[in-house]
Amino acid sequence: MAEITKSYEPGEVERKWYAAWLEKDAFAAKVEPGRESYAIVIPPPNVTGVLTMGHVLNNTLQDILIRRARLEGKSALWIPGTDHAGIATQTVVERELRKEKKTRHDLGRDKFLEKVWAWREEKGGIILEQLRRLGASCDWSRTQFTMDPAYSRAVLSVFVDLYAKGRIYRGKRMVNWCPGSLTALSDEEVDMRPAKGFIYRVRYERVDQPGVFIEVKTTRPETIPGDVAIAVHPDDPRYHGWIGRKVRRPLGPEAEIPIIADAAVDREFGSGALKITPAHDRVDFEIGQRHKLAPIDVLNPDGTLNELAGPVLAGLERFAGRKKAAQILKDSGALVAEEPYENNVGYSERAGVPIEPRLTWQWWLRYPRVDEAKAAVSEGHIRFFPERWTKVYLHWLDHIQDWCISRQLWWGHRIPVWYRAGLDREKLTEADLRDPEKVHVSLDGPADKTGWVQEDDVLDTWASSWIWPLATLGWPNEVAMAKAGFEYFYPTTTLVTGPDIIFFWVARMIMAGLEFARPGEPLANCIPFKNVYFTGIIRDAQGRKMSKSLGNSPDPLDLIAKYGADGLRFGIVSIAPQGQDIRFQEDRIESGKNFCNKLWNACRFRQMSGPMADNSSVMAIYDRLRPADFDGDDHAILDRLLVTTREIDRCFAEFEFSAAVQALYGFFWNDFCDWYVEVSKTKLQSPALRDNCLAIQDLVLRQTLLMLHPFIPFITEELWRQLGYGSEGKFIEDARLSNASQIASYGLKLDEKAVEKVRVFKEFVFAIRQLKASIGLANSRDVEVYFRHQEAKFPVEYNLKDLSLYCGLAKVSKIRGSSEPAPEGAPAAVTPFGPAYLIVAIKADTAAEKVRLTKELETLAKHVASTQARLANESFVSKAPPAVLEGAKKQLADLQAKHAEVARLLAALG
RNA sequence: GGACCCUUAGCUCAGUUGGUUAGAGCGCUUCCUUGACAUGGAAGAGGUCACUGGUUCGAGUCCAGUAGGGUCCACCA
Repeated sequence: MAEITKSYEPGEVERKWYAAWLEKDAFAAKVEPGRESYAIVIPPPNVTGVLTMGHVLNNTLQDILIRRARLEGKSALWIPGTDHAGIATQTVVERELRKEKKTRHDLGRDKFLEKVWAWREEKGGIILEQLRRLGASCDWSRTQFTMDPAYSRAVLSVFVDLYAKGRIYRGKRMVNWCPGSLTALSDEEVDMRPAKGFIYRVRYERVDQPGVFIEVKTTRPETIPGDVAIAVHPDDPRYHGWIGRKVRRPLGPEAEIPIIADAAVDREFGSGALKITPAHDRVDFEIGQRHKLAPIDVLNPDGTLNELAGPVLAGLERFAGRKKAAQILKDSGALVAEEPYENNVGYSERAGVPIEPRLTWQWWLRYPRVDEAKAAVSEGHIRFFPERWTKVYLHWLDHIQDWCISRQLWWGHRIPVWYRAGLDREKLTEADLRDPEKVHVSLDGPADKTGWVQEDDVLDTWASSWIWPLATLGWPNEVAMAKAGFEYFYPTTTLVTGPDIIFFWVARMIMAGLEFARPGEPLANCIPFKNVYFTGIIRDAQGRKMSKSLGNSPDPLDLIAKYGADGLRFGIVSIAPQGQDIRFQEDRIESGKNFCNKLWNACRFRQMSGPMADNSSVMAIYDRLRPADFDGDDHAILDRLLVTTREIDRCFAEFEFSAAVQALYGFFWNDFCDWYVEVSKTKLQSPALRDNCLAIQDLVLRQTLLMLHPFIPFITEELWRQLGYGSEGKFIEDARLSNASQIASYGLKLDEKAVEKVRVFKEFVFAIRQLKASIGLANSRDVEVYFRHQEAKFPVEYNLKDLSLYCGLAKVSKIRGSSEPAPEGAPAAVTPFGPAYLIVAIKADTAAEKVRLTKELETLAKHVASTQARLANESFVSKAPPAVLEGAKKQLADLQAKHAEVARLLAALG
């Protein structure tokens, strides 16, 4: 066995073990009937993406769950993969093309797609390599891409199926049009942002009464050429004589438009009159429909104004057009006023430009299984962590709208619909769509494609990723499903994702699962996952979202280089409480690294302390224990190990990862290193005690490494081997983690009294250390302590040599009996064993001593008084539970005793 | 406009069903390189738990409201 080095160097250890894991297929999941399965599908990152801090958190948590499941003896499967990310990827490649002054239309569809695939081959999947650096234990042999042939067939078969069921239809409707990427977007892809601009008060002149005007307020004067009416509320007395009259459109081609009555108009807003522009506003469109008014579309797809806007505006970009329109209105006197105004404007999430409501033909999906999707969560088949997201989820499903699933892109799954050549798609009726002579819908298209033209649009990316848990397990191909272990692994166990895609992805996966997984079976068999853990969003130290444009996101690979993958993992998890956003601070990552070094050195100490014995199994170590020889510290550390194990079990059940990390940190650093390892140092000197002490250390380290392994896999794997817990060809994941009840069942009887004694003993040690520090002698060893031991009350079994060692003293002596006088004028403290006096060479500063003791006395007096007051309160005494009452009485007695002792010490100073 | 979350030490945050004197890490102060670790050890200072009421023997914790910050949803032009 090699000697453990003085400090932990992660780089080489990480490379070595990741290669070893891969070589031995350590992450390959097997179908093992009779054994519990634990499956996670990765939220597939964009194929063009690079690792961000968000990915680090998200994937570390998934890896923790997967590795823990392996240690618990489950067959664990983590499926990795990437998403083709339609708009994002197409935009990236188009940007490259633009450097050559080309557009995708210059290349044509086929050539362009070749280029995207080439890009994907070259740059895609970098992020998966980066996940390996982080230690992710995905089953890489199952890596999938949403545009893989089999996956694509699954996506298209869903379309064909839902079309056949009548859930998919084609319709000309108002959509969110992105003039940047020239495609429709779903409502979920639109961000509402407050925008500062102007609102324009414009007057329209009555045709039959020149000089009489009706005034409207609009933020979009450039759309006035698209106005087809002015609407007022039917009950608005101001306009009773107006309804049915006509006004002149003040901009664009000459036109007289009617004044109509519609209850959708808000009488309180502005003058109570609303201009109706059905082609460019959702509400206007609906009003237009009600009144059978044909829309006038004055915009081109790219957001420039077209000839219907009139010769002056035609060709202008929409915001330039707005300015120009305002100017024209002003010149003609139609503009009454222009006021600064702030309103919410929808922005394309991807392209970052304001969207346009636009009337276009699109494909729509009536969501299946909406009620079941609600029930799956509200009835607890799927549990959300934190639970509060269920409300958000249910609310969205309550108000769900049909999903616009078509995109005017090339990169994606081309919709499997073929039209008979020569058909005018603008005029297709519902009946035409169901006529197989005119429209063909199938996976592979018409047998003879001549005379047929395929739909140009592709599917929304989310219309492929919503079947991720299904298709990654081979669905719908039965051979592939058997091979992937669909029956065994579906439903998957836990999904780890951000709450920002709860609608985009989580809700839709649930509906897809319910519709397709196991038709006819109960909900619980159809859901795609049983738990959903929502992470927080990582923010910078100022609380801002991390983003590329702000440049406030550290590169995780730099952090790995600096602190090690384990340090990064430990650090990020420690600052990620459940359900709260995370404020990133690099010093937390540093303390993750420091923890690894501490762990490393504790194991190093073990190795240096004595010969390694049989560590090959937990029972082998138990056989080395000699419980009869256990002292209080042995009992105490094993007790703490048990308590910590229980706490970690609980944390995993509740998905409280940062609490788990904190519990492990506190146990290992404070209880084990700072106390047990220190007290071990005397035992290790004694041949009679040494082997038992080493066995206890081996037991504690073994359990600790197992509990830590999911969080910090590399270093624990290395130390597992170094300390002989595992042998060549085996990994730590091949071991089984004992939970708290299993440990308890091994038959170790822990002595509660011994544990309590250690607690009291520690209190003594802390009191002496504090006393020394208070006179500036924190580490000086050449001092002595005398204490008057109240043996009747505290029978102490520790020998005086141990006491002096732990307190850092030259010597400790007991004052025998009550007759022996206390050392005069010595600094003194009250300990659980009785008053203790410090004997120092230098003369103590009596005045300072008095101040110190007086302060302590005051504090004690305050606590005594408050406890007395509580006990004097009759309602407390009569109503508080007995345990609380007893506790208070004991507390009072202790405080009073201590108070009396301190008072005596103070009096002795004169 | 609606829903949800947050406000605890200088900073970032824990605090499970109400119950002794409210915790951790970092930072800060003092002391210490003794054979695991200075990526370390010992000790310490630092908090009217945002505010106002209420329930209760007892409130950081439960209830109502107020203020500030944040997120999501929503067709007011």
